[in-house]
Amino acid sequence: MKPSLANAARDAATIRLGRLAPLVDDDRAMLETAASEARRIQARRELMAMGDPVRWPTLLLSGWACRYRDLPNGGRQILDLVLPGELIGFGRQSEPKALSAVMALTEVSVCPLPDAQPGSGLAQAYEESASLSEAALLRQITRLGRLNALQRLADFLLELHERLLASDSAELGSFPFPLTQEALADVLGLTSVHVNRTLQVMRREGVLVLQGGVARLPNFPKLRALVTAIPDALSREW
Amino acid sequence: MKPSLANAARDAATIRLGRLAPLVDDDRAMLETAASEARRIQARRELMAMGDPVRWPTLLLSGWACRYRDLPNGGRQILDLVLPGELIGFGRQSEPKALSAVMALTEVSVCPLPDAQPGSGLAQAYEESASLSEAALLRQITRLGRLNALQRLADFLLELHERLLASDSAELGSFPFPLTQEALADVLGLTSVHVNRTLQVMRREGVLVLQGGVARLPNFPKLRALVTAIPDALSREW
DNA sequence: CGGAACTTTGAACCGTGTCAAGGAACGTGG
DNA sequence: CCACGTTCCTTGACACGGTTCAAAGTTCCG
Repeated sequence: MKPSLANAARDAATIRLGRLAPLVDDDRAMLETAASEARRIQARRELMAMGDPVRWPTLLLSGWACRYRDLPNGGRQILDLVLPGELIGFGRQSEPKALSAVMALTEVSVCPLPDAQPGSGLAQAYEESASLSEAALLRQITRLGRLNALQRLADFLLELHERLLASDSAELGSFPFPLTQEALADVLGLTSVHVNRTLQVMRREGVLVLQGGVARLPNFPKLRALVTAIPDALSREW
Repeated sequence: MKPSLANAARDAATIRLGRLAPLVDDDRAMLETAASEARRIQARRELMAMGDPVRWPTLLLSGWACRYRDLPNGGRQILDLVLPGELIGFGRQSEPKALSAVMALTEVSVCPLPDAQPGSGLAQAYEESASLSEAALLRQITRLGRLNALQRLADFLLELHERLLASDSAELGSFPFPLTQEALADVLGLTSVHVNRTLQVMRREGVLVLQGGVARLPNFPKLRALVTAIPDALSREW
């Protein structure tokens, strides 16, 4: 048995990667070794600055981080979240510069991403992970381009739930939710004021309960329906 | 000398890839061979459907295409364009399903992407290309999340110009512009009506001339200023 | 010459942003 | 354990950017 913290930390990554591709003992051993080099980083600390020469690819063992860009006018756009068991900066090799900055949203624990032998289960899991990561970017584009505030929020909550389930970081219908409304606004391309109002609608509609840093989604069918709903159909259909 | 069409077609790709990484004669020969298998595809034809098992990675020799998603309500979001010399579906290998659909916006000419030996200049050029492609997605997210209509359009025109220059498909300050206002709206997350009005503002401001399917950008500094304009502009690039 | 696709225009409407202020929660030091 | 500052959440009034709907004008092409 390992110390409980390192253990919990390793688990999210091992669980997630192990589901993306079959891992053999050797793969698991590498993850375990890497996890023993874990560093803890405080919330709001930058893990990587935009344009930085890319350090090493990193594995997020626990906590939440985000990729983001600062705007000339002081605003910020969060491009994507990084959740437990997900990869940071694994991409095209010799990538000279980071395409975005990365910041810890909560306290996080990270370790260097273990090198994977080409063809190994681990290597395959990395590829799958990178593919999911691109899928998340595409979903984010669609969300920002074509959904309204309520739809964006609903879609985002559903995505969070799915992604957290992948590492057993969520239970069915509920998960830790450390995001401030301002962070949420920066993800969804809204203002924090409007996020606040939209959250209230969701609570009133009974599709979201937020308390004590935990989100619960008590009505999945309705939440899913919100994403595709024609605005205004809300009252009529439910 | 090759027939002029195939020649022009090969050129955009060879020029672009040759600038992303140094190519040796062998690399160029592979590109030339692949180009000889070019297929022509009409405008509005789908090159790949979302969720399709990924066919082969493809090289766009000439014309414009787009990656897009259809929405349940009938709308559409264009995720990214594919311009001459750019790659389609080159990514994580064994990717089981296409993450987006791809459609020809003009008549296009495509060929199978030649296999590159690991370590070759060609392989390196592909990696660079994939990296630029991700950068474009991140830029698109920022554009949709944090810029208003005028800023989105200005930023998009500047991006187009840069990307087309990479394959000598644009001259300095002017390039072919085959997009309908509806396509533009689907890229920028707006309605075509509002795109129309925004285009008029840009013309009135003297930063854009559209005629005969060609766009001219007569005032770069002003166009760039538009992107960051409005509230107290800090400088810096993002 | 006729039709389809695309662009342009106007008026009304509404989703989201802005500004400003007050309230709740939380951590820290006394 | 309380006082205090900081961060985060909530609310209201109002302004504006962008959408919607509808119709007319234009370009393109067979």
